[in-house]
Amino acid sequence: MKDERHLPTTAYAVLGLLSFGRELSGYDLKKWADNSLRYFFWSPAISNIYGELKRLEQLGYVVARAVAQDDLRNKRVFRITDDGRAALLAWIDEASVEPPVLKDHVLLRVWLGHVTSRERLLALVDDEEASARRVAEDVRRSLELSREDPAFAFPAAVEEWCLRYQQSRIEAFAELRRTLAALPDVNPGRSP
Amino acid sequence: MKDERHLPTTAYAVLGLLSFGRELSGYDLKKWADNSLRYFFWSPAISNIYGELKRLEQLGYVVARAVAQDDLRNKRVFRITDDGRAALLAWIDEASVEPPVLKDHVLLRVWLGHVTSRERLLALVDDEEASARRVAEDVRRSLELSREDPAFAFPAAVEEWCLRYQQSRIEAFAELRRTLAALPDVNPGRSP
DNA sequence: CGTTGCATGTAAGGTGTTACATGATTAC
DNA sequence: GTAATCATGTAACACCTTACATGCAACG
Repeated sequence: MKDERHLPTTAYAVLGLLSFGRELSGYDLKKWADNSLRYFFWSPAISNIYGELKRLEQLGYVVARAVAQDDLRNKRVFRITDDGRAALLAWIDEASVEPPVLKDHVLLRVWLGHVTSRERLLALVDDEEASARRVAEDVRRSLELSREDPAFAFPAAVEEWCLRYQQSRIEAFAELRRTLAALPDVNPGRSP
Repeated sequence: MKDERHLPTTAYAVLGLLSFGRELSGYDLKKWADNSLRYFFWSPAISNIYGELKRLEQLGYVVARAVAQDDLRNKRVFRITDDGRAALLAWIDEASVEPPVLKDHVLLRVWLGHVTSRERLLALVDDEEASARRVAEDVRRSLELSREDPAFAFPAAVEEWCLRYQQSRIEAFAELRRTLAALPDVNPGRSP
């Protein structure tokens, strides 16, 4: 129980997943992050999760319990402690909130549109729009599950936000496509 | 002119800024990134830019020219080479495109809403909405400048996307606020 | 006379990724 | 039988940030 104070956000994300009260393994946490945090924040690598769990355990923020599957397999499930809950609350209530980050690799390429062909740009934008549609579908499914359990009212509220967000992405990319199609092709046939 | 092949995205971002043909210093690049890339991608730290410029110079993708300001100050401006332009084109046309990332620290806290008070959540959401309004204003100003020069048609198209994006954020946060206000306060008065 | 802007760069350190090592179970 | 899923963890490495070092010019 050291007084560390500067944990990486990943640590709080893991602690947050455990704050719903369930006992979860590192593997469970990764799967859940992939189906929730990923849509509005970020899903850490599995090795990163194991690393943070180790640190949280040393700090006394989580406790592990060995689950005997059979002889050789060692599975451990983690539970948040009162100290962990207090640390999470302090982070939510007191830590300064970093600005949101959007990192879109397609937009970076479009921004550099003068370097390549219109054909390539349109293909990139089309792919991104299609991918946004798929993500929207995934979020919709998550949202339906969250709505079933009142314990997930806050995740559901965020998933509604995510759904809206993906829908506005779809529209924005459709509009961008029209804009690009109207622009002259600076480097025709440059792409493969 | 080694055959490196796996440059970090930051290197291509810097190369991209130089692909508009102007001779720019590291300092110039940082300022420009802050006013453009930041809104849809990311603005690297100034030290990072100098590091990438060094690498790009070794690869022969950019060339430097010393600008004698006065005796002691040493300023260098960089220009993209044909090799650099080819490398940038290859990256845009051939490299696989990573999925877009949204990292929103307010949404992470709202997702964990059961841990804190409604008061705190509403304050966070209000701040984020206000900040989105400010960013939208900044983007609007950039867009007006880009529209003046036909060489910036692609940046302008992306800035239009960014403006739309910020507007949809504003609406989505307003809607999230209404949802949260309707939810029961799980931990009243827990926040300072 | 202090802060901001201009201007460049190095060094140390944190954060996170991929690759590796290991092995059982289940589904096709 | 081979791929995917379950399951844990370490090690090496990439990437990027902050802090530091240095100094002039202009504004208030």
